[in-house]
Amino acid sequence: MTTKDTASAKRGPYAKAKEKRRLILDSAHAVFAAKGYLGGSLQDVANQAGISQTSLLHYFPSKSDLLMAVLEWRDELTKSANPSAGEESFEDAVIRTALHNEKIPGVIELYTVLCAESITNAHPGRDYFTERFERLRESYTRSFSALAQEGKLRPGVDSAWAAMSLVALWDGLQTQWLLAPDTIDVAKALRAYFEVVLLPEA
Amino acid sequence: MTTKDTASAKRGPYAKAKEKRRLILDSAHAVFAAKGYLGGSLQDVANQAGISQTSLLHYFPSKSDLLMAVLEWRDELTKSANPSAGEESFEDAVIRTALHNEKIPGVIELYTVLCAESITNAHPGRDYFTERFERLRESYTRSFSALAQEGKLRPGVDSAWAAMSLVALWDGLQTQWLLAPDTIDVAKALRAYFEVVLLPEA
DNA sequence: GTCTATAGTTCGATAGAC
DNA sequence: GTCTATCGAACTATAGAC
Repeated sequence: MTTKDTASAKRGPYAKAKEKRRLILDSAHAVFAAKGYLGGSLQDVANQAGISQTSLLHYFPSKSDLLMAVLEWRDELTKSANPSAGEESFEDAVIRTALHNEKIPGVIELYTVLCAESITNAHPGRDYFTERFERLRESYTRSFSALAQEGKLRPGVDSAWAAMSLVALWDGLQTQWLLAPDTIDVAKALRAYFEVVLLPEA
Repeated sequence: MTTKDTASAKRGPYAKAKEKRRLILDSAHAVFAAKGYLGGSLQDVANQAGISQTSLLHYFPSKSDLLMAVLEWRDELTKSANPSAGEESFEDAVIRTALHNEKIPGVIELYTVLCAESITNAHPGRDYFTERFERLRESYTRSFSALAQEGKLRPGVDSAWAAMSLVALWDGLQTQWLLAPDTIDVAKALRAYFEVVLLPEA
């Protein structure tokens, strides 16, 4: 800790600014989740945060700066309070994360809308999502390769394909879930995917 | 045919209006695919069509009316010149459609962006996509059920799950393909899905 | 660091001449 | 059916008082 864990420290100027930044990020997260980046305005975010629109621009110089900060903030949101158990399997970690994210209001809406928006011309979030998918595919490919070496992957199933498909399936299920939450069970469907792609434990 | 299939018929007032409507729909298709519904303006569409913005509103009374017409026009686009062979299998029809759509410029961009946008507040395309997913899931479930009755579905695989997952996988793959077209092969990945979910022909 | 005021665009949509 | 002109509103961003 570089700051003292006391009330006086929290009332300091730095802590105050940090809290306000977070308040703005929470507001922007909600607005972009509900209206998208293109559909949401800085005025919407400012209203949600209870500040003026110009005050908002004091903390984030432009709308695209705000977007990038929201995307990073979302990463922290989905990682916090989502601790992986030490001996947890890859499959269980994926299911747990799916269930975890479903409970955070707006997280899946934000991800789905901004991801699709990012393919439009000159969208500031494009690089973020391009790199995110690359990273995710590589990470999951390693996980499936490890499962393959343990003899748990169904013969004939390619690790890179399984990884790419898991990412695609997960995203697609979330989209359908957003439009029909009572019909789609994302976690259950992902479990079924692992049952088809992996060998039975027996 | 209610109109004569002659040059004079094509030059009639009705034909002219129809051609212009289609020109506008093509322009709107391109603009919405590149910028989304929220990001694209009526002026953009009018410029693309070479007419004034007010002239555009003469054919489509509002922006949301234009969107709905574009969505219907996209359905026609993806169906035309995509004839199903009489004895074609379900799997082959899916792969063929995937390859077909990939060749129509902007079709996948439009679908991906508008679909995700449709989950935002009060988006005019929301009902369209909700119903589209319901219809697709039902249709594919019937196809997988038929395969199951022929003994071609891998035991333990549920038809409704396979249908929902196929739709989700397909959509998710298209999103990844849009961001990394050289890395993602949608048709190949879909083929691999069928190989895992269906039993080998042998 | 917060605000009001506003610049400077652009938006969707309307009115009305031709 | 096409256009010019324009309305009223919303937008991002800046200037400057306090």
